[in-house]
Amino acid sequence: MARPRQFNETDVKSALCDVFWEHGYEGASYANIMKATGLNKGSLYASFGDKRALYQHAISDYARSHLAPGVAMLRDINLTPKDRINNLMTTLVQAAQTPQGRWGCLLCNAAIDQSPFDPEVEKSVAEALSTLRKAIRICVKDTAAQEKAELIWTAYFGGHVMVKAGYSKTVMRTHRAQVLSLLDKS
Amino acid sequence: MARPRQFNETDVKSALCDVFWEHGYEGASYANIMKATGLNKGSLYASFGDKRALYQHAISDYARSHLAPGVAMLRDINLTPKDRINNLMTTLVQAAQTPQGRWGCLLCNAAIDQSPFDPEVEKSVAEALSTLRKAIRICVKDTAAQEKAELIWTAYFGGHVMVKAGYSKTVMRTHRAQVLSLLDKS
DNA sequence: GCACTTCTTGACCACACGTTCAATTAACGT
DNA sequence: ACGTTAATTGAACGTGTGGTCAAGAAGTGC
Repeated sequence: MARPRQFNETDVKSALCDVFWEHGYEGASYANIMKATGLNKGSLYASFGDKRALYQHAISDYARSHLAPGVAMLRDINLTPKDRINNLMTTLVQAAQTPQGRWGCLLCNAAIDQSPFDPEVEKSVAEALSTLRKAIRICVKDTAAQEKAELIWTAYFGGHVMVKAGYSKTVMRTHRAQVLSLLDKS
Repeated sequence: MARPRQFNETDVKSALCDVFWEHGYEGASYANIMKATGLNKGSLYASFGDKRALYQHAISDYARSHLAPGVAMLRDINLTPKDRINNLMTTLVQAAQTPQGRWGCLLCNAAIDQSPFDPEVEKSVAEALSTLRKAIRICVKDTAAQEKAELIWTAYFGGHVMVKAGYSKTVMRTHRAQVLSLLDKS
């Protein structure tokens, strides 16, 4: 063996995720990336590959650190489906008008700015979006909203667009309330 | 007077709109812009200003050429509210998996990639989004969905995210059906 | 201590970016 | 026909980009 790596791969991936999440693919320069990760270009290329590869790592890290918990939230059998959806939508309310909240959702951002141009990103994003879609479907099964799972799904990502556009917590609360009302018998 | 302009301002703005719509703000280079407009840099600067100004023109042209017709669609008193919403959602179905459809919605794209960084874009986008929001609200007033206008609104933009992510017409048809079901008495 | 292997560094590259500007062209009023 | 004024051109500029690479540093096994 020879010299071991001096960085923690998990930490670096997490930092990568943050940079691309905040700035987008093209908006994130190597200056940003080097500062966030603490590594310089050579190490990044040697360890992970080119910028597109870094972006893929960022997406998969986001799936692990943010999507997976969201899905777990939707599967929490200790809560009613309505409470689970409420938790999901509440993340949007909390994100509204906060600096980090305005980073939006990395998957949503990637869908907009990279999916049409990069088949690999398209695939990763579509898989991640479908994971959430499925989780919502399962969650609302056997509820009044079972026929509207698709709607909840798109409303969630639509909500991220609104948050990025700068809408207030108030608007997002109304939005949440309307999503939740789908789960009421009427 | 002196030498008059040799281009049609409306055509140029329309071309600008298309370039930024397809490529995004950062993705649109002057090479793209010059080719699309037929003007070269000097003329663009002299007539419209810098790149950010070009982008603003693109947004306002999009509002005129795409948002306004959509709003008009929602106000067509010859149709039932449900038919009007159907028309709106059908644009998403038609856009799915077509090249131009995958440009998405310029406002949605701008919200994601520029709103957090450019207050002027943020303002223009928020105004445009609010225009559509209001139009939906008025359209569904006096219907079973009047309490869910916000949901229809976010579902529409969420749908654009799905289209950009590459989802099929089939998915978008289901999405449309679920939005429309909000307008049924139940 | 030495040889070997890997990781790390930072200077370097070619290129594309947004922007500027002096020179040229073309229409108008007289 | 000419002078004035504005539009147009395209070369040039400085900067920042993603990407490369040879040299040095730092571990491991003998």
